[in-house]
Amino acid sequence: MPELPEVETMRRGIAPIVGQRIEQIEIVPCERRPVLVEPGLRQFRKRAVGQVVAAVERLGKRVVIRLASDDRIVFEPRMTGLVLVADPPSAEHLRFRIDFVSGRLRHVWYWDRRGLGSVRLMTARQMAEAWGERVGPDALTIELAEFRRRLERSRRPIKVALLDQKALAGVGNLYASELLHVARIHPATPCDALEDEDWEGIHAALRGVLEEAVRYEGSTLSDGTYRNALNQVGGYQNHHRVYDRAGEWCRSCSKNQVERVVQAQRATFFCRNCQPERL
DNA sequence: CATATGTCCTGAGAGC
DNA sequence: TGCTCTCAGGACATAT
Repeated sequence: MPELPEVETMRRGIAPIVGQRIEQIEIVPCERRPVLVEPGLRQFRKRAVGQVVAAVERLGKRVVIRLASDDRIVFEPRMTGLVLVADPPSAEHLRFRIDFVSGRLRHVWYWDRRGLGSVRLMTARQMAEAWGERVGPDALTIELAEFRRRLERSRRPIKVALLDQKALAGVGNLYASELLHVARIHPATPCDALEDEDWEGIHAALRGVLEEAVRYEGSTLSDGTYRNALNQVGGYQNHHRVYDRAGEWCRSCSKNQVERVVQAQRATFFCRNCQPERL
């Protein structure tokens, strides 16, 4: 599902629209219950058509197209949303389209099979009101001291705490398991039981795994949903150490089979040999 | 305040 | 074979 590496890949894929002018906005009629688009089409067009794209940014797991005015077009893919410049995987779940006057890329599409995502036109102020308090520092750039400060007093298991976007923005269920395996930390370890070298290791693994996954353009899981902006599958699923590998031999030690447990209603994968439980 | 749980949604895959 | 059921996990509302 789109986590930081997947959303960053989408962001990079549509980045060439910077400098291009929006010609038209379309909300694509869809048989399904429509995804959230705010404001309505009339207002959306009034504020966005004719505007030039100033930048393409990312806020946690959201893609943000910043316009020369104060407005931003914010895509929140949630589970199955894709931001594309190529034709989408199917016409069926197309939701939204931006047309450009000229330039290398003629369109940006928003496609969303399950429709839990959204497309919103927001001012900087609206974004700050919506997410200023809810979205923490970006997981790719957060420094060790800040990372630790934001998590170390929690009594929650480290795997669960890593998913808290208020503490740290961008980590989702897949990469939380992956990075704890690299750091050799048992996912159930309470944050407040972790020591200096643990925090250093987790922080290093956080950055290392996310950067590696960005280089591979994210993970396309067995359902095949995730695609980059060109509708191509990612490559990082071939490098997963534990995620979705329950029962398979650990790639790191070859001594144990990967285990699957449930934490906070989410699947967690780990190797008991590489990530021993603390007593 | 911190933490836990239920909800939205579709389609793949399991099981009968 | 075709039906029904469960599950996947983003963010957020509500409950404890």
